Amino acid sequence: MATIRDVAEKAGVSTATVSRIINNKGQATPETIARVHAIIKELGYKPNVVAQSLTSKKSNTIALLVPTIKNPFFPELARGIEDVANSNGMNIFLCNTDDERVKLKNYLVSLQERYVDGIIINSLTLNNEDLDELHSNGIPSVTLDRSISTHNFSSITVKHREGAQLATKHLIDIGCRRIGMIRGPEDDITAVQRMWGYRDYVKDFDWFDQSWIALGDFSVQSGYYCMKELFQRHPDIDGVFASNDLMAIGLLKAAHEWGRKVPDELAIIGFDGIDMSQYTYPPLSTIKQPIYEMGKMAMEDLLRLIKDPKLDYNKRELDVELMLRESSMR
Amino acid sequence: MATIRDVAEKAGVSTATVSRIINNKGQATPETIARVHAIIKELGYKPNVVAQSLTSKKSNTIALLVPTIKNPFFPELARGIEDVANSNGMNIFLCNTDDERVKLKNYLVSLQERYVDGIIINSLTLNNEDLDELHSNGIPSVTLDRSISTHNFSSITVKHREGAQLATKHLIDIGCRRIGMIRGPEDDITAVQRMWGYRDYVKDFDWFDQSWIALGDFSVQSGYYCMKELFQRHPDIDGVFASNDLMAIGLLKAAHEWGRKVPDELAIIGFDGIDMSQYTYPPLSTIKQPIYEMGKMAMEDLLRLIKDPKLDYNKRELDVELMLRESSMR
DNA sequence: CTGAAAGCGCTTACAG
DNA sequence: CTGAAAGCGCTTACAG
Repeated sequence: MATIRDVAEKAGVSTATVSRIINNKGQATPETIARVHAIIKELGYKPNVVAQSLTSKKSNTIALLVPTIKNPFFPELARGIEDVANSNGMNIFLCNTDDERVKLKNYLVSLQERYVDGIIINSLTLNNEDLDELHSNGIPSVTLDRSISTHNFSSITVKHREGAQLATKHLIDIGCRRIGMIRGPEDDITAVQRMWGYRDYVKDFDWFDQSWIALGDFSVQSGYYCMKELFQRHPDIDGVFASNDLMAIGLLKAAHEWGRKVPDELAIIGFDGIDMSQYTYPPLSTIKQPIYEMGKMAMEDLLRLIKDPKLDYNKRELDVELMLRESSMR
Repeated sequence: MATIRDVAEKAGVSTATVSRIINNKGQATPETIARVHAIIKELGYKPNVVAQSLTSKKSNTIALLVPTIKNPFFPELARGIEDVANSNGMNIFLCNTDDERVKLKNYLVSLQERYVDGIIINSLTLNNEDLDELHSNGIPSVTLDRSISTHNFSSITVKHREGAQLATKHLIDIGCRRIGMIRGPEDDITAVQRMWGYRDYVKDFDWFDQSWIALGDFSVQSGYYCMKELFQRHPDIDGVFASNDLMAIGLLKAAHEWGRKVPDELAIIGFDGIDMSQYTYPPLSTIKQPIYEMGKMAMEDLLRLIKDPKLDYNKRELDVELMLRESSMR
């Protein structure tokens, strides 16, 4: 591998000059610029990124921290981020935290050690101190779905509560009289908001109480078990709002096993709008988030922060959309 | 951040000594070792990994190149790799190539620049020259599902052809008389092998010809369209082998729309055994690959190669398993 | 406009 | 057993 010295010697200039030309900082004679570029091409020289990192404390790399890539929501999101990152010549570290505090911290440390230029994080266990630390170390961050928190950093989220309202209202509108919900983890802010959205619309019914809410963990499997639980508790249930699509898929399986016709005897609606939701049987109504776009925006915001660290933070809250399919059509 | 110099000064030794103690190379008095360790703890010193990379040409990081994380097969595989990597203190670069030659090459270059210690690759577009190049640059690699190729590098694959035979034979056994197949991309070796496995069992039937094979690309969507194609070409089709689960899911949707009862009028079997396959309606029979285990093995093999580069290469071919569920029960 | 020199934070022969 | 010194491949004040 050719080094900057090789280029410098062959071009008859100092390494400083080559460095300046590569990073076009400072000025240089058109002739030397041309000559250096020619040599660079001739030698196939590429700057050593590790050495660059060591001096510049930059790495041309950003990190994306997600709780799991097993929920297709995150791969879809990652694609949005990746596309923007790649077209800006940036690399991505994709990190799985399983929403475990220990793993998150480990990543945060090891990413800073590697001089990542910025971080996009979706994690329950992230707290304000973590963000402060990143900030004071000069590492810009964008959080996803953490906007509720009080921090002063850029974030993107969607209208979870409004989405849940939309879903619940829809079930009521099509004639459901006993509507259950499968919620997500208790410490998950998005799960909480979605639950409130549901409650907003059912709390005044006299049949309603806590027992209509089953506690899932956003996995397919938990959707399945939660639905069985609801069937047992409430044989008369005729509509369910699953707070993500994955759980709705598990729920569908339970409904089939229980012999409930969807949507006639049981109307179902999910949340997220992952690709898979259109391939279930019956196809799943859902609250569609602009997943890919969220990824793009997050990366764009991050790039802006990287370019100009003094930029003020920016909190975005995106709209969701009711996507009607057969699982709730009647 | 404390540096090695801070530690050295405070301990009254040279940085060389500290370095040796950290990496326990060479020898040192028990006393100095203890003292240095104490100071390290006191200062919360952690070696700068970038600086370490620059000198050692190592990074404690391996890379996993996959065609897409949108097929759940790869996230499941990644988890196996991740678990082994993490418990050995290694980081992972997860890279999406979309099976585009250009992206693959870019990654390969940029990963070498970052001194990754090893690479696990699943990619159609990877060729022997790429592997030779890695090898001559001293970067160990393990390929997944490329074993057919003639290279002399470690690889892991499963018995694709045998699996396809198992699937096809099963459909025949349960009484299917007109069996179609949805195959994967033409340049994909696994897709080709799975097709041969199917042909092995149907080629002698007088009804069989090429028109019973539809060409998909392993995506849900392509499964859907391919099935429609098969329905049009062969209204009498009564069994289908989809060469991956994702396509089988798309296929199921087409079957439902076409009003064919699964499994009674149309028996279906997929390939892979991804998590989702048990949540379809009806649950999907499939040829189960040991996905997570493949990931673990790949990482273990890679670790061995990293530790001892002179180790001989090792080609593994794992067994698959017929997983019977309702989509083919009759 | 350009170069000499110091520095980023480590590691590793070489000497003693 | 330990240290001085050179080196990994860059970047960046500082001087001219």
